Amino acid sequence: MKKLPREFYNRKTTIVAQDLLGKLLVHRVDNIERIGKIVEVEAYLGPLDLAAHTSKGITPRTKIMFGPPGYVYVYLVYGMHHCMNVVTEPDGTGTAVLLRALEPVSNLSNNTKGPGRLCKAMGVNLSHYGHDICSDNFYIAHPQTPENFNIVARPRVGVDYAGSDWASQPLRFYIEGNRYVSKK
DNA sequence: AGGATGATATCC
DNA sequence: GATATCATCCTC
Repeated sequence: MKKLPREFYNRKTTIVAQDLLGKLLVHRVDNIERIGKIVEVEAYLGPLDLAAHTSKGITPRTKIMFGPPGYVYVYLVYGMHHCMNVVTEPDGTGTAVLLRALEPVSNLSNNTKGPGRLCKAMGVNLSHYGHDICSDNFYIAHPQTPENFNIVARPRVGVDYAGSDWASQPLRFYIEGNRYVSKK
């Protein structure tokens, strides 16, 4: 499995987001390797992006997003669902990519469509906050047989509170025609 | 269409 | 320390 190096994440967030499509998210727990292909993501562009959690500045919760790239930002939404992000760009930038949907590849349920179900299927919870995504048990890899696909860009989901300027930006990316994309 | 359910930020 | 607000999902 060819693991993505930390440098992969140390680029423009919109580039990283689109480049993550088709890659494999791997999480090994108790010698069970769960693998899912990333089919849908959203980019969050830092303090200026009113839809990003980092628009509130550095807090205990957003601290990891202001750190170096290649680490996991996990948080709880609506009291019951976890969402998983990967930090991008250099130390101090406050940017990340939200993973919204996977296509099951290995040891996953069929319920990987949507950020909450994605975390549940992969076994991700708050204990993974700050975890290194370049580590041996939790990482993202190149697929062995890459496929060609078209990328669709749409506005992000559930961020109307950010105001029309940011809410309307096409920062949600997904693989065209993939049945595991969470919304049409 | 509405409720669940808890961490977090933002007030007092 | 109280409360309003969620980058959602499930059930009705």
